[in-house]
Amino acid sequence: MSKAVTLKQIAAVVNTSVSTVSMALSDHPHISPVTKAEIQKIAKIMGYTPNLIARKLSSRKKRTIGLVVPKVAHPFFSEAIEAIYDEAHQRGYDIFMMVSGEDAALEERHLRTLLGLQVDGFLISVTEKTTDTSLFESILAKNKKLVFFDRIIESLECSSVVCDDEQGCYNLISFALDKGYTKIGYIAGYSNIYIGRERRRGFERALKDRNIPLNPAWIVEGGFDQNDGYAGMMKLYERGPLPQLICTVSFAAALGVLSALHELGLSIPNDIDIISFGDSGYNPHMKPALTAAHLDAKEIGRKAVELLISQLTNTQQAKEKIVVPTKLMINETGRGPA
Amino acid sequence: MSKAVTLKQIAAVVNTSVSTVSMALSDHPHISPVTKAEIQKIAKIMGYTPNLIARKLSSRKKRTIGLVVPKVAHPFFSEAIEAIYDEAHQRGYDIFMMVSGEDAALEERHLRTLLGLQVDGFLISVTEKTTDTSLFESILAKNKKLVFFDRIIESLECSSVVCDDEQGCYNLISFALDKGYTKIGYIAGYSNIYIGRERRRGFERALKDRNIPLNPAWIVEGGFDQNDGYAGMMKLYERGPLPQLICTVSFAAALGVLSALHELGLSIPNDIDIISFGDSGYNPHMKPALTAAHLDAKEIGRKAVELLISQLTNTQQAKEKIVVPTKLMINETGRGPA
DNA sequence: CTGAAAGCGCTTACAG
DNA sequence: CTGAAAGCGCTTACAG
Repeated sequence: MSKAVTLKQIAAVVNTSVSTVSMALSDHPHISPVTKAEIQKIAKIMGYTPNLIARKLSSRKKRTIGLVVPKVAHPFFSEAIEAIYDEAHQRGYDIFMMVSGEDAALEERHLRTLLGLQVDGFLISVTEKTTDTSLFESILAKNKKLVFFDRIIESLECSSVVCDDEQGCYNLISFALDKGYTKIGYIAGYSNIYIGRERRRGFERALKDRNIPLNPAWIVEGGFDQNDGYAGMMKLYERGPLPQLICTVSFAAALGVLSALHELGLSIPNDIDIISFGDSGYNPHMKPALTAAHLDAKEIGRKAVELLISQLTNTQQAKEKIVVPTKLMINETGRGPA
Repeated sequence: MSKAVTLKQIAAVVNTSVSTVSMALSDHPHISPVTKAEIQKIAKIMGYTPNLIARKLSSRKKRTIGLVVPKVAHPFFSEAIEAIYDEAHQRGYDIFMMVSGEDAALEERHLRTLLGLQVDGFLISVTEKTTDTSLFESILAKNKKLVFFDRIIESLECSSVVCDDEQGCYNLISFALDKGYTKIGYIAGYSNIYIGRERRRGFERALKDRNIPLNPAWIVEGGFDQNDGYAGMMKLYERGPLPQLICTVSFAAALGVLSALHELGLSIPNDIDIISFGDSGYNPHMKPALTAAHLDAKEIGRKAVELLISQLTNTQQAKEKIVVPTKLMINETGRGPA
């Protein structure tokens, strides 16, 4: 294991001091161009790689953001993560990402690790089960910046970036209502988490605006995943008379519903129709392509980075909430009862 | 900004030394249970979070793996990344991930950053354009461990995890040949990168084994992405008489081909049929669901972590190549000419 | 069982 | 323009 070359070694070769080498390599104005050039040349020849760990320890600024997400292999998160990495890199920040796997205890451990890694700020999308906000509060108390995105916690005194969950779902349902549907079911996520609660509110408001009574039997709570969608659809089926159309709280849930419908031998749109909050690049190729509210994951990710960095650089900063509008994508479904 | 609690502060409160506090918190056997208990209690009360940067600098072991991938929002990589994080965490390692965005220069910078961050080893899937292997060689020369996965570089003296690209593609094409197809086109990636080269070799071998002549006009090189698939299909169309079936080098490319076919007004399987190397969870819901070679991204990710960690812990270790077999998923396409 | 000291590799005032 | 020194917050032999 050939040990890494250090400033000390370079100093020995060039016959100067560690501090001079350090300053020369960071292009500090106090060093003469000649010395600078020589040191930089030698450093290159020796294959010097700065020890970033040591640098982070001794210097104040880290330019590092901690990112905590519940999952990666997911239409929304994979895109948001990619955009976050890209945007942060453009702005000269590194990202330390941790994956909680929808496990609140693990999320907490990751947060502590990131804290220990001395990140300047955090970008967070919480797990489905996160209820204890005390760690977030204590991070805030340490004056570290937190920006939540998508899965936010409203009660906290920090900024966030979301899509227009309530309005977007309202628009989606309104589209179906305009097309003549009156019996609409809803596969909800969990209402204890922000996006679940807001989207459901949008669904309910759309019905209310048209004086269509809510049928509780047509609403199933239970998660945002494919299996949750599957289970939800099965539950709906068991409960008896089905609605004409089902709206799902997420694209993943919609996939689960599609599988369930296939298994039940129900066809779209004759037996039942379906629309979804959220979609993916695969949607246009699907059977059927779903009418859906499209979330701009990349934009949400980018805005989150932008917001966090602005809070990091500008000292004074109020709680801010950025809402990225969803876009109604009209595809093959939700186009009205036969 | 309430400064973070340090060992020094705890030592002051408990009236002992920094070294004792350090040892007590890491449960070192040299410290008496009584002292240990008290220190741990006080540390908790004071809200101590160890400075991992300082710890990494002073201790030899980091238990950190650098991960470099070309992208995140991608059916293979998003799954592989998730599995890598999970497996590494299970084994007590942290992951520092960087995203190269298919940019070889950026990939190199990320590698240097990771090196500076003192990671123990690297997990890498190179960009489409990576040709210069000198940095990898110099990393190897520093006796750092490297494990490549999926997009590997064969010439390097290090271990790798791949799927059976050649055999898998051979099997996929053989399936179509068995079904009676004789005119088969191929949307290839780039042959300068491992997976592109191997998959193409499998395609060619399958034809050769049946004495079916290769028609160069039916092979298009140009990348692994959706737009590459689209462009490839368009090129094929311009070239004149189409093959009966097209095989794509990736699922993303298949999506591009589907878009192109739609635009060209060609229907599947009447006008042309399609099969794909690689699929995704969305495939079963697609129109049509593609017959495809399924790569086990999670397994590849897990094996890569396992292999790297074994190289990190066992000193002596030879170059090893793990091949995770693909699985032929027979769906609606590739089932034979009408 | 506990503590003083050196050291990890850097940066950053401060002298000169 | 250059260098000696202190310090970042920890760990780890080494004394005692």
